[in-house]
Amino acid sequence: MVETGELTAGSRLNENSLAARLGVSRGPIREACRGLEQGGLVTLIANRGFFIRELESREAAELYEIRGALYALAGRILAPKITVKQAAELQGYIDTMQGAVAENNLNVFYPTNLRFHEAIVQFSGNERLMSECVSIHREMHLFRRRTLDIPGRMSISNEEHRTILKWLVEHDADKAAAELEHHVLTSREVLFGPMGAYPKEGS
Amino acid sequence: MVETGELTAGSRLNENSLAARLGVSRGPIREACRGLEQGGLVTLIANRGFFIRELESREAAELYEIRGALYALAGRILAPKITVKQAAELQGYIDTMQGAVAENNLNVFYPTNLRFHEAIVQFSGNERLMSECVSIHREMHLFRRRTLDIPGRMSISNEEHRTILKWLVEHDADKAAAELEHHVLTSREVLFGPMGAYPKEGS
DNA sequence: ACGTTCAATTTTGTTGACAATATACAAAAA
DNA sequence: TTTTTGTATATTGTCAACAAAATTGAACGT
Repeated sequence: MVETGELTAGSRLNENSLAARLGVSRGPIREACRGLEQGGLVTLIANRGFFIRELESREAAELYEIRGALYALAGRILAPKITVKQAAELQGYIDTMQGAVAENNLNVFYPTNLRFHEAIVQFSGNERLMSECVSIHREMHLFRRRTLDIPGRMSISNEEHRTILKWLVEHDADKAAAELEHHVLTSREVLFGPMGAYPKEGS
Repeated sequence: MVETGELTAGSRLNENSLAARLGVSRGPIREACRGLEQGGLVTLIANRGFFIRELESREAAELYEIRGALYALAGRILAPKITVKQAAELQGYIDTMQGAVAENNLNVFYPTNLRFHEAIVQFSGNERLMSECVSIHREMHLFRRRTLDIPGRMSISNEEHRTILKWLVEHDADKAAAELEHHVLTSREVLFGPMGAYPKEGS
């Protein structure tokens, strides 16, 4: 519901409504919310209930840094062992995105871009890394302002994808990792400024 | 309870016992367990209950890699902005550990080592990174075999600490990050073999 | 001695009820 | 008109009870 935008950040979760809506009682609802709480999607305020979490600029900036490090790790692991088939799949995504750039179609670019990065993490074989990345991606949905809709970003972004794939197929782990980290952190800097500097709320 | 060893990996959590023991009913117990489940400390098997999670070799190996990347990130962020006071604190930990090495005292070395790494993450200022690291450390408790008790490891480990601090005070982010990653991954390799290779259960 | 079957017991999953707390709203006072 | 106060309502936090599933253990047969 958070991903579909049905539940907007900051809104309260009414346990009774949700229970009625899903046809169960409040117990399972609360259990599920406790899970989401640990996953960072909701926060619990005592005697007031569960609220869809609001991701402040500071926290979003922190998540970007972490995501960059994790993607870099994925690239570092994958580079020495990437197969031609895997490389071909990644190339396919790049081609799709190139088409999206041509017609300025963000609705194609965005999910393909996600899939591209997800594939790298998946190919790394580190399953925990994979679940960590999707968890972070979920949490990112709670941050309103997105990147990539800045003019020209799509094109630059896909150039970087090409570079990433190049280093991967050349089995250069360090270069691939560095480029992946750079790739993610570029978006971060466009939004928040240099690494290690965390914006106060409102910037 | 997991950290104190009171609850051992693989054991089942009896909701009734826990409820009676903590003086509450089963509802809050189940909610707490749903939180721990998302945190990776327990797993739920349908109609059989919550079990303290067993961390297989494969998953431990994966966690080492992730932890390495996160510590490296912390070092990368901290290097450009480390203060003399922070450096002095880190040096203090290194000195303490040196004493522990001299008398072969793992009970001093281990917590100080933990504090050393925690401090670097804390000084980075990325709060989410901090909570992620303690979460991973918690989960590591579920893996039986530890490192560092291998003869000579403590001494080598503290040498690496010195190198890490050196690069930090010289504000060399790349070198500090690389050394931190190497530092964590060394332990990983001693236990599991090269990066990207994930052991089957039993190895 | 070993495995199987079946009833008794335990334990989980879910529910509805109740007390404590917070929210909303109207009336009274400044 | 604005602020405050008091009351009614709604919501959370917790509990005890019940149904469904799994576990246990004894009786039984091979």
